[in-house]
Amino acid sequence: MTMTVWDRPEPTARPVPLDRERIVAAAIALADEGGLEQVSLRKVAARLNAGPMRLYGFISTKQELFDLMVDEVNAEILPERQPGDWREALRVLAHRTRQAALRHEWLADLLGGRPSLGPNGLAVTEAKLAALDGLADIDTAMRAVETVSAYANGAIRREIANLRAERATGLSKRDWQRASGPHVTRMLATGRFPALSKAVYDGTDVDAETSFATGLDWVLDAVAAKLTRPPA
Amino acid sequence: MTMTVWDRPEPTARPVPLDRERIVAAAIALADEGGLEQVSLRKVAARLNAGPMRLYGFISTKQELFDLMVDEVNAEILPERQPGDWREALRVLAHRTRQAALRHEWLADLLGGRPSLGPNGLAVTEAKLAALDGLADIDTAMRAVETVSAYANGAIRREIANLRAERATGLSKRDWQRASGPHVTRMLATGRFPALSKAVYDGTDVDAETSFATGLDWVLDAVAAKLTRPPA
DNA sequence: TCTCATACCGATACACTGTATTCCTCCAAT
DNA sequence: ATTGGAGGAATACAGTGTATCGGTATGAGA
Repeated sequence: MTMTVWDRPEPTARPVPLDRERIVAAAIALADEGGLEQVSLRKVAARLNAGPMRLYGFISTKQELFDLMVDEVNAEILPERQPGDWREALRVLAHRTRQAALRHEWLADLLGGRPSLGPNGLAVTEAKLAALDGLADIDTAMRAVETVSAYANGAIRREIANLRAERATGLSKRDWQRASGPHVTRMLATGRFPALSKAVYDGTDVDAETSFATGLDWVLDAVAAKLTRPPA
Repeated sequence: MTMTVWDRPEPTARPVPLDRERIVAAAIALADEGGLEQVSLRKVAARLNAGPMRLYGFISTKQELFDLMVDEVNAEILPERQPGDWREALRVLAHRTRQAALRHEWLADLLGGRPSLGPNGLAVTEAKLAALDGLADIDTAMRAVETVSAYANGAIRREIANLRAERATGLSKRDWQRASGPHVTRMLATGRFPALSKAVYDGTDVDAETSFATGLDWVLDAVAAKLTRPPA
């Protein structure tokens, strides 16, 4: 004869199982919604029905949570299959980094802030280096990878910074610089910045993606020029 | 008949006069000593013998204080005299930015984080654009300036990030990657990162400055190649 | 099956943050 | 002399990252 419900004690409410994956996912969701500054250990924990201190079993500092978040995004950056051409490979990786930053704007705040030594971060670096394998000596390959990455990170950060500024003022970059940004307009009117004025008023504005792509191509051209030397 | 000291009331202790310059100087001093996260409005105000709320007469948000700090450092970056050669001009500006970041490591955290629209920030951009004046159409000049700046910012951020990591572990970059960084060593030992392993073990490590300079030269080469077109 | 040790989770606590609001004091003009 | 008004200081608030502590449920050993 089975015991009735009343006889059986209610199973003690076990705390929700936790792991880094869940924690990072919650943190990323929070950051996607409201930016990096919306990520607090309390809020992350709350999303997981846990107390804040619980997280310290999985990370020992908030920075480490950020590191995990970046590594997670690095997984999105790695393409499924690597193109054969070194140039195409590096281009694709740069573009995928940019796209990831557009999906997760907070990535721009973290990009290049600390070395990415997580598994996916290493895998991305590996992919970049592998693309140049056999085409140059190792030192040249490293310089090439670092140069392209430096460009990409810098360009992405600037793009996101501008995007946020535009969003904050509600103006397109051009209108903002040309007409409505009172401060900039006033400064340009002083005549102390002739080249800058010319650029702002006479320059044609291209969309961010082409701008990124063009600069990237220039850098890749530079790399190509150094690869002509015999490999090691 | 003059009144005695006892008759005259002691002049009321007027609060210390304040201005943005003093505020920014105090904030920069704090940041130089302990990093950006040591800059709090309370501490800045305390250095000036003022209450925290006093600062809000000069800035309306902490971000604005950061903006002012960056603009102040931009003044250090501007060289007294501009070299005639465009390439030398851009090179010098990039190197001066790097040196400023080495003097004020916190600059790396802010570099590229927001558009620099302060007077000195605009002056730096003006100097970069002016260097290319007459050598290319405006659009090419802008692209060139943005590309070089993106590289410089990205490279500087990475350099500072590595520097901090080395300092935190007390190991030189090489030792850290090669032998002592247990995690990296273990990962490399898995064989999943052949190109990276080769780079770490067989690559010769160059000092940060030459690394920066080399990449910069590559990018400048790329720019030079685009300047051959007739100017506008 | 009972007991004990132990791992771990939640609560509490602390020092500190950026910023809004309130209050008071001092100065200038009526 | 009185009154406005400006502006600095104090207070207040809602939040932060993280250390510490106390209880409890779980698994091991008897």
